[in-house]
Amino acid sequence: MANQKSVRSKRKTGNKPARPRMADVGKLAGVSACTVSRAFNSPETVRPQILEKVHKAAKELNYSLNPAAKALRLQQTHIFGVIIPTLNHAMFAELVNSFQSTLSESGYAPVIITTGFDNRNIFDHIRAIVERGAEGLLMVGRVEDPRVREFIERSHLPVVTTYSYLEDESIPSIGFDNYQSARQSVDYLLALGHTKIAMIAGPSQGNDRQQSRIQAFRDAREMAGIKEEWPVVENAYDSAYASGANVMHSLLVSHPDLTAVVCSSDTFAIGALQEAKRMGLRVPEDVSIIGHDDFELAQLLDPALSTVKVPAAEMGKRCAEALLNAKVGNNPIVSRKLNASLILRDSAAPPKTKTKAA
Amino acid sequence: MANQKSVRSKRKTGNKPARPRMADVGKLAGVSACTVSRAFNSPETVRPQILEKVHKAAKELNYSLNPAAKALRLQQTHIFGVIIPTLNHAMFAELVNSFQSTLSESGYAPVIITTGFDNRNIFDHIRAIVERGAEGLLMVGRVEDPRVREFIERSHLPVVTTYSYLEDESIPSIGFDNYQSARQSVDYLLALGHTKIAMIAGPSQGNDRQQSRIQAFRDAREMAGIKEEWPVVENAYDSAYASGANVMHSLLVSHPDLTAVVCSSDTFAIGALQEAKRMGLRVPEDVSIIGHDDFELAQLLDPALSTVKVPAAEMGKRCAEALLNAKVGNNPIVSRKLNASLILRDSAAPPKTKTKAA
DNA sequence: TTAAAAAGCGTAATCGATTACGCGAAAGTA
DNA sequence: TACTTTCGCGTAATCGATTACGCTTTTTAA
Repeated sequence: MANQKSVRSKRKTGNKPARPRMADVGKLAGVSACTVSRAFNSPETVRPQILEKVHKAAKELNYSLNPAAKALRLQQTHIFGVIIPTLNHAMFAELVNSFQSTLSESGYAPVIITTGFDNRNIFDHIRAIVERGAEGLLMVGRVEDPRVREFIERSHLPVVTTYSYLEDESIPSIGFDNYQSARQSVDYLLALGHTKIAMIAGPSQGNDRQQSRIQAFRDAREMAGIKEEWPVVENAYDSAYASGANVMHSLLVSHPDLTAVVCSSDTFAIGALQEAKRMGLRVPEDVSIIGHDDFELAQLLDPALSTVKVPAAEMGKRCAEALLNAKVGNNPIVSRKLNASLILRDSAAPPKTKTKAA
Repeated sequence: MANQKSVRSKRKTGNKPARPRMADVGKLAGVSACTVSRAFNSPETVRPQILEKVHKAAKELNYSLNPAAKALRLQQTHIFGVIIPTLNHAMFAELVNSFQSTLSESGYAPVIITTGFDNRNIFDHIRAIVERGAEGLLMVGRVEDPRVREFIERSHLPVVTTYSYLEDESIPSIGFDNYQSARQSVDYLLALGHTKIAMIAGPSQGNDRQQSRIQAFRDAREMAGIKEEWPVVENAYDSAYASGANVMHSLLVSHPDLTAVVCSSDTFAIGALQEAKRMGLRVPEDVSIIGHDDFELAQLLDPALSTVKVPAAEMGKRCAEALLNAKVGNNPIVSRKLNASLILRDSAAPPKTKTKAA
């Protein structure tokens, strides 16, 4: 007891004023710390008269709960971890925004770490976020690192990956089929009569989404019986509008017979579209362009961009719900395939029959 | 001791396997919990032989630190709170992205809460985020709620507001002068000879950024000696491209003599630009448009958009640094005025001299 | 009025990691 | 060999909130 007291006095002699604890509130209100706790957590078990005293004392001391102590005792932080490539892309920003909103309705909040599309340190990121108290995890795409799989398995934390729907994975995923989403676009162009198509993709290294889309692009060509390879250009997402434009420029110069371009993101598509117009080409008469993501802007462009609508907000919401259900209801997270469908607008049309015209 | 043991056994008989603690790692390695702690935090004080045993045991048990216990003992969470209108807007997403990146270099991470531009519950948001362990706070714009001011003052937490630079505030701010940024645009249009200008703004209710810009717009008119009011249309940021287009349409219909439009965001400006073109008007010959924010897309538009470049990434970075410095170096946060300058491109030009032409 | 039941509150143990203090062993000195 | 210093490790207190348990007081029942 004497020891306790000396420690207290030490607290007060420090340069910074010690944050008040429940015991301090209690002392001021003439009750024990335990009663203060009850006053906040189960006020119906405390006499109204005392309740009032406690509240008054708490206000006077500007008391606020010590989150660490509560978390330690209750083993809960009400935090989920989010590991995501970037927030600097409308798609991911919308996803996280929706994830956060849904979480907050249940008193949870996300802690966010961005990888910059570089998954090499993902294991460290996960450790860092778990050691920060995350009760569950949201990640993007397929996770290759075996250490991560083992860590997740042994930690018994609810984890969900999003963006890609991966049915063969041990980690549940809530997303769409990236192979199909790209395949739709290419098949549509093939059906329109295009035989010479290019693809502007993101970096595929360690990125299952891009890999799937590129694979879909190549498969579509093969299944259409077209021998000649189609160009695939991978480039980074930084300044994606500009690089979309740059790539489009090079493509049109190096492959003058190109009649269509499939883009892995609307950022690329918008850049490509501007560049095509700048070069005096008409879209879709001279070249067709199909995007991916369905940015809000897509429908306002001239011509309006045909693109694949990706359920960004829905993914964020469903992932949040899944994690929440895993926590409160102890329900296992089940994978879920969401829809991503091609929106036909005005940027794709049948190719000019150049051979006949020439 | 017996009590302790029974509790342990209880842990193991529970349905969920108990997370291992340092004591468990120690038991397996044949040392005490204290030595395990040292093995991680000051390995030079532990014999290499024991160090190895501890690491092996930790790996075998898949041990990871209990963040709450550590936070309680050390009084630190390595978390900063972010309270921001939305992530669904490129400007804020970029700001947060940069904030997060900078933080992560020092082992910190942000917990994010979005307000949806509604500051009425900001006090509750702050409490929630502080009770989640935030060691500091980043907020956007001026905070009106007196409860918030008092809470911040008494909590002794480092807090910084961003986006707006507010020199008369008790809470330090790192941002730009929203009055000036808007004023630049309007003055520029006035200098070009425009006398009939409209403004498309965001909701100004409880939003000092919009209020400042609208004020600048009105002041500029008055100081130019123009009697007639200029229209100001406030509208929400949701589907901002489309609403920019809608508002532009109404404006052009209701005010056919309009020669220029100042927008409070590039989202509005881009929508407005598209709509103007769709209505058969030439930009800037028939109508000038100036945006705000300088989205990457702005320079790719046709015509390239003249707009105010806002230092989003810089704000995020500097706020992170300021909070970090306040934590580790105990340096007070000082307000800082950043630059936001008008970028002249091709969407604004002198008005057609209608009177003479007519 | 007396006994039983219920309500209100306090004591003390607990969550898990950290660290001041101290003990014993090893290394160094005379 | 005997003594001092250094090193390595364990014991126990600590951070602050929660809660099982039990004691006291009030209410209800008889």
